[in-house]
Amino acid sequence: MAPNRILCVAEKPSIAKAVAQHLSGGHVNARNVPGNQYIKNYEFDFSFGQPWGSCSVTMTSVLGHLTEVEFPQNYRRWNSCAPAQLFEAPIETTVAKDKKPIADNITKQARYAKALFIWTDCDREGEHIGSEVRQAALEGNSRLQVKRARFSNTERAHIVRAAQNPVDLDDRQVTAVAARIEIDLRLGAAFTRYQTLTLQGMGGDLAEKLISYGQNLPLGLLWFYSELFPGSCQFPTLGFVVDRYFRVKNFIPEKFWSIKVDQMRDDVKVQFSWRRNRLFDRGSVIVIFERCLAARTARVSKMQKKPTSKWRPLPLTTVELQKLGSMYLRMDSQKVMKVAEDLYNKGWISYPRTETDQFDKGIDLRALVQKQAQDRDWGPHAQGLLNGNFKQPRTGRNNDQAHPPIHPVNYVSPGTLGQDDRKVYEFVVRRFLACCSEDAKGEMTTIEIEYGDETFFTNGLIVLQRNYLEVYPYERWESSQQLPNFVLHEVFEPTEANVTEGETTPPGYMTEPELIGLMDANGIGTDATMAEHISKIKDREYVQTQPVGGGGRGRVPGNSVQQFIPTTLGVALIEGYDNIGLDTSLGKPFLRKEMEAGMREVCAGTKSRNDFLHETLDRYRDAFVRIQQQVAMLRAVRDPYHVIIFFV
DNA sequence: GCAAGGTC
Repeated sequence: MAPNRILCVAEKPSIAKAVAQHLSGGHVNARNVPGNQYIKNYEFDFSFGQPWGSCSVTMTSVLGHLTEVEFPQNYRRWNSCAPAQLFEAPIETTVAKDKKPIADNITKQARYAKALFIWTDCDREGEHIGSEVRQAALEGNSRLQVKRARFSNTERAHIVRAAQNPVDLDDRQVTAVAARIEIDLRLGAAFTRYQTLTLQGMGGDLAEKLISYGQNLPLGLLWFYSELFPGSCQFPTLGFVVDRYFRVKNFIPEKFWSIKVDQMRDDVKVQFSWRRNRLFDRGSVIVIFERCLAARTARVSKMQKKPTSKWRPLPLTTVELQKLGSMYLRMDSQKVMKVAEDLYNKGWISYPRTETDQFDKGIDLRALVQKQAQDRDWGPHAQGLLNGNFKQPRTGRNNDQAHPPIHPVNYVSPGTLGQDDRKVYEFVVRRFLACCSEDAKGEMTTIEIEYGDETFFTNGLIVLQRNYLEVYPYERWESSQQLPNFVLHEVFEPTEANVTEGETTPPGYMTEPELIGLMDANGIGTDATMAEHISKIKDREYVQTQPVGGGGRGRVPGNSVQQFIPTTLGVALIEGYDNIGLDTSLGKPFLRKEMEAGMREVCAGTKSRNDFLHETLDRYRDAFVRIQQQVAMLRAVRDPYHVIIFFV
């Protein structure tokens, strides 16, 4: 009987199970926890490093955050206080009702333990969840020693090392997240209540005007709409869509001119493009063109053949999965994530929420490839990798230190899966096999000619080895027409030369993959929540979606990309706040970005939690006050119509 | 009735 008891708590059941398997070597008892069907207690023996030595271990988990924040009872009714008071009102942190059995289990298990080992994800939110676990455990046993395991994947040796080299919980990260939670609650409640209540107080007969103004939202719904204000993540998301909408709408086409030179040779029409591409002044182009004609002959100034390649993709992250899913799989990002989580829960693919685009050295990629060799479609390619074509995947720049890139962990016959599951599983598998394949190889021929004072060029591509493209049909790389032979310094008289005329075209409306890219680049939401924000601005009818007409960029035949067009409501929301001259507009991503930067400073210890909290709240309070003043002014001049327009 | 972040 091991003398010391140690309690281990992970962030989610899947990690608890995996860690328990590794540490126990398979000799483990699983017990149900009353009150929650997902949580299990795993019991086994393990020898930790000094001073604990051989221990009897209980490994359990939470389900994400244990606690929630709320205003006290007397602030919860929407009319109980002025919304601005919510910037200062007290807040209470309690264990969420549905998490009570989980917290109780930890409290109980801690009672006879010497130490608590926290196994939450190694990110900021994970650190905060760890602090919630610590709180629950200390309630059962105040003398408990608290440690934290640092791990970035569930590979066996890595887990064992993490168990034997625990560190302390990082309280800076804990407080940074606590501040974030508080800020989100105060802002969300204050703005939502204020805007909704103001509208409700405007009286009924404005209803008709609104509809006549062309709202596409039924007014009855609007009055009772409780979620009118888009939050600090939804708002910038909507802002991107509206911004693009206006760039399309206000686009003024501009004429441009260019010169094309053609040469017929060996029955092939070779088209040379102008190095200067195009000019927006017709007169200049004509003058240059005439100089070319006057020269009569062109001379081959460069003749180059060089190997070229198309790189295999990077290991798959959540953001990429969502982008590519909405491009190739006819699913919106939220659906893709739902399906991916389902596949993960069934054990077919790895954890689908990850920012990591590099595989750990310890992971046995060949074994994972081997599992796919039995498939009818991609099996032969997998077998080819095992027979010598295997390449170590490229190393991306991101590592969240918690999860590996998304990859298949087990083989499942696609025929046994539902349609959506099959599409996502196939994509994950093909992407993984593509990562482990050689780059596609080709040969690029460039011919450059001097004609008058101008340079023209043409390119020809021959694809020699498709390599990864054989298993990854989502990308295209095709040979162009074969170029006839030209000789360096050769002089010839072009068959034809023309001035061409064109017009600049507007950008397309925002597509889902573009939107995800922008959110990611601007730090709006996290990999796990981006799809939710997008879905929310659709549900609340701030935007509508429609398939991209014609051949949109990055389009694969048979698949359709959705584009986002803001509704009148969506445009008005962004414009309303923009128009009153908020320089750091809520619709622009700056504020959320600053918040992100502030959190990083708190984690680095260069800013205190209090400074961060109050600076952020002050900034938003300032915006809040200006909005209130604007509305008051409109009301003072008896202009309820514009108050409504302002908001709606 | 409010937010965003975890996870099932």
